[in-house]
Amino acid sequence: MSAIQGARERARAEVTAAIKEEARRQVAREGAVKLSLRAVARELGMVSSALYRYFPSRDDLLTALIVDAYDALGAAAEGALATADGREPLERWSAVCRAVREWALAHPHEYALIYGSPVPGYSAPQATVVPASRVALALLTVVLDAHAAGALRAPEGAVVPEAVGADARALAGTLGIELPEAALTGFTAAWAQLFGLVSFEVFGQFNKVVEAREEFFAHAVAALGRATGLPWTSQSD
Amino acid sequence: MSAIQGARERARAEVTAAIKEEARRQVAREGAVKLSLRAVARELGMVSSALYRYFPSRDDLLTALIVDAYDALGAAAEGALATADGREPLERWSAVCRAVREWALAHPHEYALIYGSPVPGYSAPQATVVPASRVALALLTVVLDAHAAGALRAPEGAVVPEAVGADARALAGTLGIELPEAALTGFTAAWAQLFGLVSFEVFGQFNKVVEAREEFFAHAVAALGRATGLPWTSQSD
DNA sequence: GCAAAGCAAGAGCACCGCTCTCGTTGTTGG
DNA sequence: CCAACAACGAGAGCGGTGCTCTTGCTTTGC
Repeated sequence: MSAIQGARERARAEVTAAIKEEARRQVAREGAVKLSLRAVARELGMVSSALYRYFPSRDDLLTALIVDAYDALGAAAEGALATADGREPLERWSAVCRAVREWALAHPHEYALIYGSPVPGYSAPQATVVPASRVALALLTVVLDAHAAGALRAPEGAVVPEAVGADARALAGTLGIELPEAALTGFTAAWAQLFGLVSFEVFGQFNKVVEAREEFFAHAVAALGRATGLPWTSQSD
Repeated sequence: MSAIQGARERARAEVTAAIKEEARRQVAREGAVKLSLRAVARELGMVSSALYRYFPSRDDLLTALIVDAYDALGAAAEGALATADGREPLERWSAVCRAVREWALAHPHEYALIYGSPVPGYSAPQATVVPASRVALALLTVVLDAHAAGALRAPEGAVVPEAVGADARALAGTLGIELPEAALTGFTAAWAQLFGLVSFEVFGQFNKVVEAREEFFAHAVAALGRATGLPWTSQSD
């Protein structure tokens, strides 16, 4: 990022990073509930009160971890998008979804941190909204590209209610994109539904119900992409 | 249930209920993380150690609340199903979904308790699986009735992968129901996706994205029902 | 070179989950 | 009927938590 000026600032950056790293390790091992400032300080060989020079409270440390988790998941999604560049829309869509699922399964506690119950306050801190949008934007890219190529089918089904269409227009304006109301509305629903599939698997709701998890997910996600209007060849799944 | 024998057992049942009630109040107000045995005991005018005569640990108290929450949500879903009896399949489907959403919005912390990050251990205690299935069974009833009436459309899209179909057959066997593999697979996905929609709204992921929450939900849920194969008239939404 | 700011350390506060002991009280079998 | 027993409430206490405040030391900037 920016050049580090003196030894003090460098030390501060390093200690801050070390705290976050140890905290992330604890969250990954035991979950956010078990994260303890004292344990982090102990592991780092400092006294607990010293840690408050770097994070004003436990919730602030957790918020930093939340931002990092959003960024890591977003990077995974964007990486999958880049790797699937040039392929069919539905394949790109599925690739991003698969990356989300795999990251979630590899980091269940960090996934729970961002898509489980919000643990500090009720409204997410402002700092989290940009990193949080990265997955959605990766998915949206697929839809936008398909639309630009004239390959996006109009979603079947009922007409979009006026208030919902207004939301879609406002959102399109905010993002500076061009997409039919129905398509953007359907995409928003698919975005939320994707995380329903992932959360149910990560949180154990599919126990004794779905065993072939990966195949089920691929199948469901492909259907989700088709419902969003992405074109498909007869064999794609 | 069973007749209460002596004064002691009656007292025990009453104290147990009072503890759960106060604990539920605390969870509803501050969330599961803030639930404190000592605070519950204090509020009930007893000493904290006495509470351990009724619940062996904090996690056991939480588990009891989880079971109650599943039951309350299940009852809401079943109530909606009963109220919508005799109406069109898609209306019944939407009614159950709406009941789930409304319960979740009315009891966000209790919803987070059951569909957010699992807070005690990783695998849900055995006692939770039956109450947890009530919502799914209410939704499934709609699909089964439509199928029995010959009104269920075959889901379009790719063929169901073999392993996924095997899961569907096994599940149909366990439940003692008759439903085509593709339909049951699609239903399972829709079930998870429904909770994606609800969780995103309850957990604040729709902030600054969807404002017309109720209309959006109704629209998305109707599409979900149609994707599952429920028949629809041109005007239903 | 010195004042100001940043920092680590320690003591301490109020709270937590949980355990153990000790009288008391309701239950029950002889 | 009453003695043995089991369940119970109260209290003290242990090790842990988040967080604050004070006390010196060190680095920084004028």
